[in-house]
Amino acid sequence: MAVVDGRQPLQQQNHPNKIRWGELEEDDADYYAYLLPPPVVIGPDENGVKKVIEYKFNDDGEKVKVTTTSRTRKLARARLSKKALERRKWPKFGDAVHEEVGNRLTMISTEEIILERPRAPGSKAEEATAPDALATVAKAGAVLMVCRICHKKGDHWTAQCPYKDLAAATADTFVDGPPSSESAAAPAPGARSGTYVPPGMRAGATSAGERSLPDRRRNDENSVRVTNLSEDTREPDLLELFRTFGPISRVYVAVDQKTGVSRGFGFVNFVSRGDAERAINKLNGYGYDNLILRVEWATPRAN
DNA sequence: GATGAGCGA
Repeated sequence: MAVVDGRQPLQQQNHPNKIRWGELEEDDADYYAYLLPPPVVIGPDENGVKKVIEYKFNDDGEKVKVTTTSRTRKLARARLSKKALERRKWPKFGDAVHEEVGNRLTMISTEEIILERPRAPGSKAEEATAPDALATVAKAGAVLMVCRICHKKGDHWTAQCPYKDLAAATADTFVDGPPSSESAAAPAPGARSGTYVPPGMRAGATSAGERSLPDRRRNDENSVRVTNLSEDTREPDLLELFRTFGPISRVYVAVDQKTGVSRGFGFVNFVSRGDAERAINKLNGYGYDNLILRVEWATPRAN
């Protein structure tokens, strides 16, 4: 007979269960319970206090006695603080006014509350969450949802775009690689108005294709400095935020070379100055990632 | 509070 750790089983006939010794496996929870006296429950007494005495093996294989004292729920309620009892007498408000909720302390509100979850410094940005059933359907692959304002995929429709009001001025002319008044006035060489210009040939397009980040090093004109960025805001995030105003030639976020942590500021270069100006006017003071952005003209970099 | 890289003639 296998006895683990040299322990001897209790006398079988003393145990209330009629389990035969050999029927229990070592990895069975009952295996060890079988070696211990059954738990004893005392009470509850007149104060609702209940004691449970159990025997267990600790991690070192030693037998220990565990006493748990608890108070039954009903009597615990009677011990609520005076303040808590007082609060229960408050008149109902909000949705609770219209419902018979009695003494219930909480109820489910139908009010829509948008919470922006703060992130611990250095933690990873969360995956985009689907805010509604439609988005869930889209994510399941039935529809590919792409916002025409900010181009974010599978998150929301154009009408629900968080940047909708920001982009109101550009939204109507916004086709992949949005032509602004200025950039439209300066089409790619050889292009006549009304002719199709492939995305890669449009003003502001990068050679690597429109899905890539704008070129890091070309064009220091129309440079906009963005400060007070949260440290997990990266270049793609800035691009998402600023591209609604017009074609962007470069996005840069200053990063500590040693730690790789964002230094909290960056630069966005617009193809056209007018777009940059509108971005500054609209986004300066804009709440982003729980911080208030500062967006202003950048002074040219000292070389 | 704050103004960005690195290549190699």
